[in-house]
Amino acid sequence: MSEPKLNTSEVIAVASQLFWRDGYDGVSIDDVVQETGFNRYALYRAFGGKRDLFIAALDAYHQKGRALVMEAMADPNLTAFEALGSAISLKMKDDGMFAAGCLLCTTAVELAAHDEDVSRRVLGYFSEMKGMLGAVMARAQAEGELAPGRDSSEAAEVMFSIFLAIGVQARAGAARQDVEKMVHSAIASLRFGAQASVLALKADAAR
Amino acid sequence: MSEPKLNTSEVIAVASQLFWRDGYDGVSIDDVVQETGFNRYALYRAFGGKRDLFIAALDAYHQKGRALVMEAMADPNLTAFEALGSAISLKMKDDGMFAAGCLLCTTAVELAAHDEDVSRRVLGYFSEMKGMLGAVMARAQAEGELAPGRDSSEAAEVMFSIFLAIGVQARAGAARQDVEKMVHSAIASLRFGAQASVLALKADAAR
DNA sequence: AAAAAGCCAGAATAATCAATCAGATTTATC
DNA sequence: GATAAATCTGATTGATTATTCTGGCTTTTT
Repeated sequence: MSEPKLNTSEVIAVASQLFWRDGYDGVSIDDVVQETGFNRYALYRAFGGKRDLFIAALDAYHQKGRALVMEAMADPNLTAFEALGSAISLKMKDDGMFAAGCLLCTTAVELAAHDEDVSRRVLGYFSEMKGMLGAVMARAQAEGELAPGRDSSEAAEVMFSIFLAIGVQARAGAARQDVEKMVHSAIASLRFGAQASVLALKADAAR
Repeated sequence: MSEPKLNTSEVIAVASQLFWRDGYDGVSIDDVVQETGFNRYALYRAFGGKRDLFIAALDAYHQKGRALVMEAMADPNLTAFEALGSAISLKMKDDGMFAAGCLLCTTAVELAAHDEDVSRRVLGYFSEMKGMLGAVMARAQAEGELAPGRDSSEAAEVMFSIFLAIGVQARAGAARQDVEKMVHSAIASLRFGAQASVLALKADAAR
C-alpha cells in the first residue's frame, strides 16, 4: 500500500504546496506524511528534519518562480513589460494559491526574522529576483518603455517591492481585482511619464 | 510585589512590542506575564485570551503608525513627499525595531491568512493607510510634486506597497541602507512623472 | 470586626508536535 | 534459501503552551 519508494522530488513538491498555504508552523510532519503517503521515518532519513525539508521546499518554490519569469521573458512577441505582466498574471491565476500569497514573503516574515540561515537564503533569493527584474527593466529601457534617464536597477527594486506587496496583500485576504489594479498602477508608474501611462491605461480600458 | 493593579494600556504596549518582534506564535502568554509583571489570571480576566490581547495590541500598533504619519503631515515646513519621507525615516530609525519589520505585515502573513476576523481587521487598517496616503498624494499633486494627470489614489496604492515591502525586507534581515535606497527609488519614481509632465507642459506652452 | 467578594500564584489539564525507538517485516546479498 | 541489511509501523518521549482550577490571601462591604 502507499507508494513503496520515497520519491524525494514528489515530497518536496507536496511540502512546498503545504508550507506555501499554511506556513512553516502551520504544517506538521504528520501533515506531510498524510499528504504524500510516505512514512515519517523515511522522511527523516531522506531530509534530516522538518527545517531541512522546508528549506528544500523553499528552494523548489523559488526555482519555479524564477522559471516562470524566464519563460515569459523568452517569448519574442512580448515587450519586457508585457512579459512581466504576463508572468504576474500567470502566477496570480491559480485561485487556490492566490490567497496563499508568496512563500518567499511568508518565510521572510515568519522564519527569516529569527533564523540567520534562512534569512541569508531568503535575501539571496530576493537578490536573484532583483537581478532578473533588473534585466527586464534594462530591456524595457532598450525598448523605449522605461525612460532613458532612469536607473534600471532602481526600477527593478521598486518592481520587486511590488512583488512582495502582492504576496502580502493576497495573503491578507485582499480581493484579486484590487491587487491586480495595484499592479497595474505600479507598472504604469514605472513606464515613461505620467501622461504616457494615463494614455496607456485609457487604451487598456477602451479595449 | 510587582505592580499591584493591572494597567491595561501598559499590557497592550508591552504585548504590542513582543508580538511585533516575535510574531503571534512566537509569544506565549507567559512571556507577556514575565515582561509585564502582571499575573496570568488577571490578563485572562482583562482580555479574554491570547488572541484578544493580540488584537488589542495590533490596534494599538496601527494607531501609533497612523499618528506618526499624521504628525509628519501636520508640519507646515514640509512638502507632502518630504513629510512622507520624514515619517518613514522616523519609523525606520529605531534600530531594535527596524529588524522586526511591521506588525501589520507580519500579521497579514502569519494570522490573517487563516483567521477571517483578523483578515477583515488587517484589510481595514490597510485601507485606512491607503486613504491617508491618498490624501498625501493629493497634496503632493496640489504642490506640483505629483504629475497633474496622475490618479492620486493609484499613486497611494503604489506607495502603500512600498510600505509593505519595507516591512517584509526589513524582517527578512535586509540591511537598513538597502531598504532606504529602495524607498528613495520608489519615491523618485513617483515624482519622476512630475518632471516629465512639467516638461510636457512646457513643450505644450512653447508650441 | 465579621462576612463576602474578588484576587493572586502556582499547579494541573489537555492538546500539539518534532523527533526517536523497537520490534516486525520486507528486501537484498551471497 | 539463509542470513544480513534496510525499512516500515505504531508507540513513545519530551517539550511547549493556552487555558482553567484551587486553595490561600487581600480588599471591600456591612
